[in-house]
Parts: sequence; C-alpha cells; structure tokens
Amino acid sequence: MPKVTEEHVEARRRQILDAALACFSRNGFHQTTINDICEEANLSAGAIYNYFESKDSMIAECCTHGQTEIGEVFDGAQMLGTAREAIEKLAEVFIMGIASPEEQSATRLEVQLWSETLRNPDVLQAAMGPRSQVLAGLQSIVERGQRNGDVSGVADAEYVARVLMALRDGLVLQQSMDPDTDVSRYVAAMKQVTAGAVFT
Amino acid sequence: MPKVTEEHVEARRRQILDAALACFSRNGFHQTTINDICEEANLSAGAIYNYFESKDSMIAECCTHGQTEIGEVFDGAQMLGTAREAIEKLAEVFIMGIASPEEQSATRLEVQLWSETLRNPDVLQAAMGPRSQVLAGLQSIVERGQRNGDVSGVADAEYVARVLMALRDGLVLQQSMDPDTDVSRYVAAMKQVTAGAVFT
Amino acid sequence: MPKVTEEHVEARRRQILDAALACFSRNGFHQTTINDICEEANLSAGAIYNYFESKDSMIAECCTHGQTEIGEVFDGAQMLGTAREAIEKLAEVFIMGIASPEEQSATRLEVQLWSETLRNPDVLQAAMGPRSQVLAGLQSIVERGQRNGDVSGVADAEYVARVLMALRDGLVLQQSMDPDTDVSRYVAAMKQVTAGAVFT
Amino acid sequence: MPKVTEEHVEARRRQILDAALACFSRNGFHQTTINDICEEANLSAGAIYNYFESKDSMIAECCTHGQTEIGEVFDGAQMLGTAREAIEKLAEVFIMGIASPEEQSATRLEVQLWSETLRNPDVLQAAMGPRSQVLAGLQSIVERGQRNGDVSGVADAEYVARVLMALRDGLVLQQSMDPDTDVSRYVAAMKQVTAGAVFT
DNA sequence: GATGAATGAGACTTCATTCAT
DNA sequence: TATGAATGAAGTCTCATTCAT
Repeated sequence: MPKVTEEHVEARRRQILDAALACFSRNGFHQTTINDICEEANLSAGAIYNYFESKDSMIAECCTHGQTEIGEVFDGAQMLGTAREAIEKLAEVFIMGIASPEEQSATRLEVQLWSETLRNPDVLQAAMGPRSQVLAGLQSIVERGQRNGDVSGVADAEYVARVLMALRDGLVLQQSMDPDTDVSRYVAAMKQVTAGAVFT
Repeated sequence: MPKVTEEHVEARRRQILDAALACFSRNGFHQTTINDICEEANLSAGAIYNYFESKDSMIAECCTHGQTEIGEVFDGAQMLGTAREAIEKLAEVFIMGIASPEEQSATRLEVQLWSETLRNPDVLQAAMGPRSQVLAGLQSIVERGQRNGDVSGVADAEYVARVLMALRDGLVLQQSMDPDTDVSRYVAAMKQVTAGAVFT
Repeated sequence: MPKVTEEHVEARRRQILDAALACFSRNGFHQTTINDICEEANLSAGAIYNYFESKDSMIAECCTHGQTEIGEVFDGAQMLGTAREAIEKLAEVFIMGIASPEEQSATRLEVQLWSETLRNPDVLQAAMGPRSQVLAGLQSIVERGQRNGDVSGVADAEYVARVLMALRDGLVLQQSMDPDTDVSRYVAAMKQVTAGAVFT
Repeated sequence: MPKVTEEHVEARRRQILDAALACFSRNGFHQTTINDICEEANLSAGAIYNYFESKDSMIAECCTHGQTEIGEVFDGAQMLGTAREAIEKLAEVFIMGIASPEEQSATRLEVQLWSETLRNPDVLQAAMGPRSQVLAGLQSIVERGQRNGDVSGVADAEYVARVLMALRDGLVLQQSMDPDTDVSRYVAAMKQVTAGAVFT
C-alpha cells in the first residue's frame, strides 16, 4: 500500500511544517529549537528526523512555501481594464489578505524570512524568486498601462513597481510589529496617495 | 597602561560596537558569535567583556544607536512651506541617505532589527520609540497641510503617515536584499506616484 | 528507549549524584568540574543536564542528602535508661558509623560542606537543619537526665549538647585529614573523658 | 638603601596577605578572585604579582601563617602542676581566644583551610605540622599526668589528646557557622564534662 | 614599582542530531 | 516508525596572569 504510506508521509511533513511555521513566526528561525517544534507538533525529535534531513531543511522548506499561486493571480489581474483597476485588484488580494487573523503569523514569518535572506544565499534565492515575479508582474501592468494610455509615459515602470512593492512590504512590517494596524484604513490611504488625491 | 582616559574607553567601546554592527548586519544578532566580534575587532573575548556586560547588552546598544537626531530633522522640516515640500525634504534626508555606501550595513542591520523586535520586547520598545516619533511627525505634517489647504481634507492623516513610512521601510528592505537598488530612481518614482502623476 | 520508567530516571539521578559525591568529596564543590563528574559517571555533559538543572542544583542536592532518618534514631535513644546510656547509644550510631570504609568519602564531603556553608546561605540553611535537630535532641536527653537525677543539675544542658556535638565533628575532621584515625580508640577515649575517668 | 626596601617589601606582602585573608575567610579560597584581593588591598593586579608568584602561593602562605608561637605556649603549659591545670591553661589560650571579635575571620578561615587540606597535599602538610605539634604536646601532658598520678593510668594518651583537640575544632566549627556561639559557656561546659561532673 | 587592559584557557551550559529499543 | 536519552561540538562568559606604559 504505497499510496497510503505516501499520503501519510505527506501529512506528517505537513504537520511538522505547520508546527515549525508556528514556532518560527513566534521566535525566529534560530531561536526556535528542535524541541520547540517537537512540542508544537506533539512528536519526538527522532520522528521529525524521519521526515526532514535537518533543521536547515525545515527552514528552507518554510521559506519556499505557499508562493506558487502568485502567477495565476497575476494572470487574472492582467485581464482587467486599466492599470489602476489591476493594481487595486492586486491590493485586494495581496494586501487585504494580510488583515485576516490567520495571516498574523505569516506576517511575522515573512519578517523573519527577510532577515534570513541576508545571511543565507539559498534562502535569498528562494525568496527572490517570487518577489521578482511580483515585481515583473507589476512592471508589466504599468507598462501595459503606458501603452494603453492610462499610465503616464514618463513613469519609470520598474521603479514604480518597486514603489508598489514597498507599499505592501512596509505594511507587512507595521502589521508584524503592531497587530492593531488597521489594514483597511491603510489600503484606503494608499489608494488616495497613489491617486494623487492627498497632496494637491 | 596606567592612565587610560575616558576617551580611550569610549574609543574602545566604539571599536567593539562597530565590529559588532558589522557582524550583526552580516549575520544577524544570534548567528553572530562573540568570537566573530573578537576577530572583527581584533580583540580577545576577555577584552570585550571589559567594555560590555554581555552580548545582549551589545545587541541592545546597537538597537538604540544613532536615532536621537531625528527630532531636529523634523523640526527643520516643519518650517517648510507645503506638506509636499516638507515630505520631499524628509525624503532627501531619510531616504536618499540610504544610498550612501556606508549605509549598506545599516540597512541590513535595520532588517535584522525588525526581526529581533518580534521576539524581544525590549528591542521592540527601543525600535518603536523612534518609529513612533517619525510617524507622529509625518502625521503632524499632513495635518498641518490639511489646515493650510495643501493636503486633502478627506485624507486619513495617521494612515497617510503610515503609507509614507512604508515607502521608506520598503526601500530599506529592497536595498538590503539587492544592493544594486537605485535609490534615486526609487525616490523619483515615489515622488511621481505620490503626486498622482503616474496613474492618471 | 521508548519506555523509560521512573525507576530508570531515579537510578540515573542516583548514578550521577554518586559520581558527584565522589568528586566533591575528593576535590571540593568548586574545584570539581562538570567534566570530572561526567568522567566519574561515564556520561556526557549533555546527559547530566537531562537530570539536573545545573551544577548548583547538584551541590544543593548533595548537601541535603541522607539526613532524614536522624529523628528516628533520636526517638529510639530517648527510650533508653540513663542519659549516659542514651548518649553512648548515639555515639555507637553517629560516631562509630564514621569508621566504615564507605563513610570515608562522606566524612570528606562533610568537611567540604562545612566550608560551603560559610559562603552559601542556602547550604547553611540546609546544613543547619539537621545540626539543630541533633543539638536539640542531645539537649533534651541531658535535660531528661537532669530530671531523672543522672545528670548534674548545674550542667548547662545546651552547651553540654554542643560539647557532645563537637566531639563528633572533631572526629569527622581528624578522620578526613587522616584516614588511619582509629575510631574505636577515639570513642573509647571519649567515653573515659566524659565519664570523668581520665582527669582525676 | 636595601634595608628600607626590604621593610617596604615586607609591609606590602603583609598588606596583601591581610587582604587575602579577609577575602578568603569571607568567600573561601577558590571563590575569591585576584580582583577581590586587589580591591581589598587597594592595589592593582600587577602590583600583587610583584610580591606573590601566584594565587596558589598566597593560599599556601595563608595556610602556614601565624602558627609558630604554639611551641612556646606549650612549653609554658608544661610547667604547670597537674594535667588538668595545664589543659585548662591551654583552653584559656587556644579556646577562649576564639571568642575575641578579631578572631571571627580566623575561625572562618580555619574551616576553609580544613577543606583545602583535603585536596591540596601541600596545604595538608602545612596544616598537619602545627596540628601534630599540638597533639603531641597534649599527649605529653597527659602522659606526664599519668606519671604524676593525676591522670588515670588506663587512659589512651594519644586518643585522649585527640579528644581534647576535637573539643577545640568542634567549637571552631560551631563558632564559624553561628557567630553567636558563647565561647565562655562552651568552655565551662567542656570543663564540667571532662571533669566527670556532668554524667554521674 | 605600579597600573590595569589584554590575553586565552577553561568553566558551565545548550542543542542539533543519532541510535538502541 | 516512534521514542527520547545520549552525544559532543560550540557558545557565552570568567579569571589568573602578563606586559606595555
């Protein structure tokens, strides 16, 4: 019965990874001990090493996780009319999503991830992949807007994309440091600012 | 060494702290060992403990360093005419400053600091102080602009301030991950976006 | 080792404590290193810390060990006829016991313990408990003797008890410094002296 | 001016040794750091090493100190009439002396010394010298008493001497653990016990 | 001689990983 | 497969001793 076993293995990996994610987001990668993960997962150390090579491999797996569906979202966004509409749609998905309670720990984990990228080239690679994809997607939306005439032709599409990215990353940081951050108000203010409706 | 002046002590502390900053920004607080700092500072472990109580006290000192002149900058900015002018002045100081080569390590350190805030309440306190000050300053600039009529009355001053903060933090992150980030182009794009000159 | 019984844990603690006692009695508490204990116990440092919080907790446990049955001995002694008989019975138990070879290390440990009491209030507490109990027991035997008429009414019961205590402690010291001390001859001489049979 | 220098050297050694004694009696030999001694002596570490080879040599010197005049005391005691008189004279000198406040720290130091003898053969040698001398002196007093007829002929002179020694050592211990010990009452009780005046 | 900062060996303790059961 | 006790390398910190001034 290989099928059952394989499913079982996958379930165990998931269980361990979830425990690891919870610990990592609470305490960071390197302050989390294997024992912390054991307790969170209700498993023994030996069991964990049946499913993961090492703690580092758990970190790596946490860093490359759940970032595959980004492409599809972008494909959908591209379909929309103006660049503004597309970007506001993305804000809905990528930014408002931060508000949900179950994302609190994801937010914290992302900040931990940022700092890990600075010392672990593998993690940097893993993190840059999706980030580059998002940046490229945003840039192409801006460029399409320029072709369509709803984005100023003088705009620096690449760096406009970076500015939009910063608006998200900066919120992630604020949210992680201060869970009372009101994402809705943030998004509203963000829309006003980017629409030129603030500084007249 | 019979006569050791206070300046000498201060210079040694500086030397050790600089070494620690270099290591911390490279490797994070907890991946940096005392030995790393010793080698960077060309001192023995024992020597370091003549100047610092513990590694934690070094971390704490690194976290609370060089953030006192913020108030003065804001006071200067308040003097300027419109909110836009004030904010662009601040962008000059707070954001363009990131571009200088000697800030590369400061940028990386700041990202490490962010992640440390998530697990160390003392560091969170230390980090939130200046951040709150900056947020409050930005908010008051926006509010003054609203009174003066150069900022839209419907804007949510507090969250507009947060958006501006995010624009800086997000750049710090990009810069730390990718040293080739062109801060000038970023600032230019940022000005265009906030001026409503991009998404028409 | 899936099933580790409570007895196993207790046996390991015992094993480690015995090793610690051996080292402490040889070298004193603070000259003994964790590594010394490891070698004596044939365990690694890590293993020891599965059973003891710290070296200090091992010292504490060594200091409060094996001193609970004192009360019963005294209760038995109280039953005896004259004060002299009671005290000679106690001498049998408390003093002759020192002669057995396996007490050699206990004797040395006690001397180490004395010196530790002088700088560690917790150890002083732990050590004073049994000592006070013994002193009080001896005093009450003397007082009972006075009521029964077999101890002089003018004797200072409290300090007579202290003198008896000193006779034991002093032997412990001699025995620790000189293992060839003949406890039987000591006890015989002690009985003669206290009986007034020496200095006529 | 070699004379002056030599005196100076001796004075400095004395100053350092006194500081060391104070520290050792407070904290034990091995818990006392060189820095503790420096502070007590108001000298720098370097200065101390101009007068002593090492910390161990300071310990050794502390252990062999102030025990040379014992012989003279004994010679005086031998002159006295009965063994009882001689021993009560010695009690006056050796035991009542413990009561003086300035002996408090000497008492504590002696207990520290006992424990040091158990691990340091040199210290054991140093300590056993005077102790053997005292034991021999006591034994000879007893033997003389036996020849003179004021000590029972059946007494075991060597171990009677040990019993007398124990009476002193045991008091030293009690005094070090409990500074409120009343030495006068102790000596009184001791005399009564050894006179056979207690247990009738 | 005196100073005290610097050295560096070595102490205690933690924790990722292994392996006998 | 699961267990968790055992391992041992590595980390932080202390302290006796040295040496340039």
